[in-house]
Amino acid sequence: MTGNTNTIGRPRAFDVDKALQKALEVFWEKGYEGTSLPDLTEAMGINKPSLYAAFGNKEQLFLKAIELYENRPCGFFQPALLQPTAYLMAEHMLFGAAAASSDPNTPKGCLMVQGALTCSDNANSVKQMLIEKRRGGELQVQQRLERAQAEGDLAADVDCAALACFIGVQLHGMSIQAASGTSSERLHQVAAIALQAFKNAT
Amino acid sequence: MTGNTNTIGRPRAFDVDKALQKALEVFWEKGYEGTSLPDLTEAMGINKPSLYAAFGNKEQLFLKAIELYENRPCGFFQPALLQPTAYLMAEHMLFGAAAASSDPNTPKGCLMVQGALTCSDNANSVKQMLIEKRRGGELQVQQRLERAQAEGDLAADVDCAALACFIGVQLHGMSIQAASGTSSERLHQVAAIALQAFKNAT
DNA sequence: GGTATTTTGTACTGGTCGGTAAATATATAG
DNA sequence: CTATATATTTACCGACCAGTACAAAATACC
Repeated sequence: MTGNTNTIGRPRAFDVDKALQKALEVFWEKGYEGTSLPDLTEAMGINKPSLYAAFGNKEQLFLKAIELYENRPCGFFQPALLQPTAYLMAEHMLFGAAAASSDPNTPKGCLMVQGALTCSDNANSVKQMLIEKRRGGELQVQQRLERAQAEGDLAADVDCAALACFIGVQLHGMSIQAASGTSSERLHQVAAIALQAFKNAT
Repeated sequence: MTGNTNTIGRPRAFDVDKALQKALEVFWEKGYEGTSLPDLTEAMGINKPSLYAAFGNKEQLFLKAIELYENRPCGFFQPALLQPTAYLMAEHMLFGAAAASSDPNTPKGCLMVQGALTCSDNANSVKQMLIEKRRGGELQVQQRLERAQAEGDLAADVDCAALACFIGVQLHGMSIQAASGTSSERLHQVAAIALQAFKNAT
């Protein structure tokens, strides 16, 4: 779908994956509604009909950008869930988020948060999608904690939902701070405080 | 400026303060750019020329809404700073934010965060203003902690800037969670975990 | 009453939004 | 070569954006 597999007809003059990468950066920086089509076409180096032919429309392009975001900049998330203990999971989550939110090579903050935190009525479906993505991530953390509980890695009286929400607060809160210009070092300090809190809460 | 002090001419048919309150709610819900002038005029019960005559323009109206927000929904902030100890300050901050972000009588989340977290180039001044407001709040927390240090209320080796940033992360993170639908009860649980972390970090 | 002053309602402006029609350009297939 | 298929370019579409001109309406002052 994204690759240029056609052998017939005029070939594409741009790299679809590179263009998507550029679109991701713009959406990340300006949000879904703050990004205009000229913003996108300029960054991607293509014109509007090419964009529509390759990606559908603005919303579908955003969905593809989110997908890419989950695999690359937010790529610390799934591996963190696979860590052998709840503590190591929390550690990888917190420090991974601190690093990703303040990565000097990408826009600051988290696309899942700032992509469409608020919006006009037109973009409510996008906003809702991001809400569900965030809640889905938190649920995965909760389920990982519950698994740790079943494995005896975590005390039985720990409230896994509350603890997962606490971790979510750290991830989202750090992304806001990063978007406000907080340094990577400071975020790592905060992650360390939060990790200590996690340890004490278990 | 906001009151109808004129004695001459046709009197205003609406209450400026009530209209501002309505504008605040819309901005809070949809963000600065997500809010259109029809959104505003409909909620405020007035038409555009009345809005412009009373408030200047959209950006100035937003500034007035922010001012109102700081005094009312975000009114827990300054009193928290006045608490006699750093711990009590943190307690009031965390639980005040948990309550305000999930208040059933207002939009969810924090206007300072979701008013313009990302935006188009046109609204960069608004986004920047909110960034500075957030950083200003964090600085006030930091200075309050430094005062506590000077008073012997807080150990000398505590990193006040890091701790203030940690509190900022909680406030902003909880507001994201609230905007995602997290319940007031859950946020209070998280605030309790964070308060414990604050205690252990001091 | 009449006049000055302010607000109101309506209609409009130029500009930008997301999205597309139509023509041209570049490739393969025969 | 011709025919077909796809991509690119340019120009355009209706809708909406923030903001305003203008005239009618409602008050106070005289």
